[in-house]
Amino acid sequence: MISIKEITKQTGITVRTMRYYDQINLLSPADKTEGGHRLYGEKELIKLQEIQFLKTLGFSLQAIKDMLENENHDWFSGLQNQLNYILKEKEKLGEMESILRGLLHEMVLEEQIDLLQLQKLIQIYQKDFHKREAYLKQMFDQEERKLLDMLPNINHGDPDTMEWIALMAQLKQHMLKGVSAPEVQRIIRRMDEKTVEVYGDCPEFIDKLWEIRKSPEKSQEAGFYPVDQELLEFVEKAFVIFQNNRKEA
Amino acid sequence: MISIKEITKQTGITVRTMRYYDQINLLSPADKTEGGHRLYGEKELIKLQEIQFLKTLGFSLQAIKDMLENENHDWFSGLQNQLNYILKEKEKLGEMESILRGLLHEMVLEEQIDLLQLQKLIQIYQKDFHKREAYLKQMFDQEERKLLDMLPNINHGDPDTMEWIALMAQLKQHMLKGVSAPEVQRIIRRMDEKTVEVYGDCPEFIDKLWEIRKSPEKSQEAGFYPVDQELLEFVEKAFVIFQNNRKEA
DNA sequence: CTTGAAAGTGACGTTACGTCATTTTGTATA
DNA sequence: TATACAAAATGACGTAACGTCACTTTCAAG
Repeated sequence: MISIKEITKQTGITVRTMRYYDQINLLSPADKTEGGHRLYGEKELIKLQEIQFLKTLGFSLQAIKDMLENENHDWFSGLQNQLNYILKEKEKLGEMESILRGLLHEMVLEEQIDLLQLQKLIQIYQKDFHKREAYLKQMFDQEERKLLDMLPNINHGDPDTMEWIALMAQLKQHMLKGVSAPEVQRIIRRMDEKTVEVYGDCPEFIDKLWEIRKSPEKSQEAGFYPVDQELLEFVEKAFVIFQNNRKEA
Repeated sequence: MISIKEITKQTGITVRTMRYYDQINLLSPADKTEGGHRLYGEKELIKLQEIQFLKTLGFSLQAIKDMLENENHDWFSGLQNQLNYILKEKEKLGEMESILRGLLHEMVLEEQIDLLQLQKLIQIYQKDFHKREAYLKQMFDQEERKLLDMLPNINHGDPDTMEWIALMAQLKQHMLKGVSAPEVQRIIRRMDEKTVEVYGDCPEFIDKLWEIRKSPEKSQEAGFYPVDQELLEFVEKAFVIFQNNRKEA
């Protein structure tokens, strides 16, 4: 049994934090002295480490509490959701960064910067925002959602899906080399193999998938890994080459 | 002069927000009716737009207030500071993302995840980087270290790493079918291709890597992601078969 | 038994509003 | 003009994860 002071020494966590964790029933002391001083054991230290670790992943204390309390918590989904959340936040920051850089660049060109200048710049940037917003809102449709819901849990991180994504991303890297490059054709061959292995007896499903893939909006709705049009066309062309080569052989 | 309702209609900003801005003296109404209802003019609308815009850059309301109040505010420095701040935040999120990806990748390999598993993973991640660096330095020379950097690091979401993990995980699924099963051999062939693509003409390096991989202790010291022994042996055997088949062909 | 350090318990502050509950004002209609 | 109903106002509490007083009690050494 160690005192609260020992905890702060060993972990760097403040006394206040320990008391707070006790207060919200996230981590209670193993025991207390007669006078009410908190005493912690080895188990608590370990739990504290876990809490700290999960905090570095950006989870809220409430979420951490739920995770550690639920004996059969779905860690995979939990982490995936968190990853998605983090990615969204990163995207937001990315936009901020982009606008800030734009402003700073323009300010280098304009020599004098005051409120009036800024107002002009704001006008420009706000226009873009409104356009984007309008564009996105226009793309909503009820019927399309049903189709997407019928798809299996393709974004659930199973190895097959993962490889698909990995292969696509690799193709993107090799795009400059052209559809006939050996690396490209090897990847395409692997894709073909996987298509047969996984979806062999259900070609309609593949068609459906491909249709959604070809629509960026639908892909995004479905939570697919975003693939740009250029890449999709590249894949289609490379597949044609691949099939021709196979026929000749 | 327009009412608060008009403001919400035109800008989408809530009544509560307008009252709050009034309360903190960020944006006060131009006038009030006898009964105390807020009335805004064109100037206020513009200021409100500015506020909204600066908010999208991540500034706090207090900061925005200071900026708009100070007649000769140093916009350039202000924006630059904000950019730095944003970049730091992005970096933090990037680390979270990296760790999350690492965990998720490992979870694709392990099928069951519970608190005990997580504790093990936490142990690995909490290990300090210095130990790893030191260990790796002593094992590999300079040139090899360059290659080592290309080694699939489980934290990086790059396509090559993803495919490695996906292939490993798929192998695990197919283990029961034996080392000669066509699915297995196709995966092995793909692994071989990738090995050659990435590490090309340096087979000794691959041997050394493989040696570390086969020793759980060494792997852990090097900070590699954990792969169970059974799977590693399976891969080795399957590779032997693969190479024999190739010789015969 | 004293004494100073360490620990305890409230309580308030932080951000940018959301969400009641209650009261007052504005306005359209009978 | 009285009334009804919408809209606006005010005030208060809640949010997350503690930091920071202020004040009291307990612990351990001398």
